[in-house]
Amino acid sequence: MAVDKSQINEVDWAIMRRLGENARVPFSTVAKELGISNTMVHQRVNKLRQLGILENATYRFNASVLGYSTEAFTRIDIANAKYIPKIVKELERIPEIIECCNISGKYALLIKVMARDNNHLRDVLYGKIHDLEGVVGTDTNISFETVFQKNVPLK
Amino acid sequence: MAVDKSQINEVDWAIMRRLGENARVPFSTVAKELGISNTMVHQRVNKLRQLGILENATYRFNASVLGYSTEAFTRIDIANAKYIPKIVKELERIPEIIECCNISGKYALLIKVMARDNNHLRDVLYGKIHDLEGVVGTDTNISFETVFQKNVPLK
DNA sequence: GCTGAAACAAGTAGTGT
DNA sequence: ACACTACTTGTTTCAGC
Repeated sequence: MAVDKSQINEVDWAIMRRLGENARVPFSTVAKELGISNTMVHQRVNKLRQLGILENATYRFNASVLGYSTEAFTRIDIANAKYIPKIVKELERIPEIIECCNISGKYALLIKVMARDNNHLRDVLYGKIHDLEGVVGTDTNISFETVFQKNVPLK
Repeated sequence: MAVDKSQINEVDWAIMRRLGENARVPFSTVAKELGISNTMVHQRVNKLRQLGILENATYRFNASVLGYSTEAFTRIDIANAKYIPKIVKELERIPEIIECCNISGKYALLIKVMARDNNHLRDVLYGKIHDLEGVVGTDTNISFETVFQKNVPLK
């Protein structure tokens, strides 16, 4: 699964760091900054994509400006593991759920919910999630603030 | 904090959806797809940036290809809220911690940890986090799989 | 609010060292 | 493995509807 990191040199890491902070920076700018030709940047990026390290570039959206001021982490207690695949499929259809992880412990699933306010959050929890077959209960913590969020450590 | 959504029309949402899935798609391609001029795409993007909705574009990296095969959520129990700001600063310096949220409940902080393996995870937990002043304990769940991850719901 | 043209900048592919 | 050149394509600005 993991790649042999000896194939990746300092230039590759530098390119990744730069693209990790701003995916729309022109490759020619990156080339100038690193003192290499822009052809090189292209080739490195292609290599890193082929290796599967570099995935898609995405824009981020500011949730609170979009009116989502209530964020929560909810752990879901599930009666039996056999329900998980179906539950996950249903959860994915709910737009307010933006992340879903299968975790160890009493609660098999951990999700991140974005809601406009507490009423909206309640609607998602008790109007959608609790209705799913196999869901025995949930335990929710409000997230007051995402203090920081970073990329996977590079190098 | 939230923006007046009446300023945002279908074209804006379409542009955001497109850029949300691929931040490197040329604006001229987006323009063609939506049947508008590429100037228009620029103007909309500028508007959305000014409104604060559209933030930076970033590349994503594949953690497991980079050798990070152990992912965990850890909740941190803190003796007194006064320690939080300092703890958060220290946590931010630890590269393995890629997300940190201030949550409600017994545990004030929830973090996401990326490690190479369980030994590495232990080093982060007991070699770094437990040493911080104000940390009374931690509760960790391994994340076996991030089943899905999406952007903030648009529209 | 929107378009089109034009100047400029960047991306891509082929060739050569 | 790398850079140079030439060609294609995208970005950005501005005048005008």
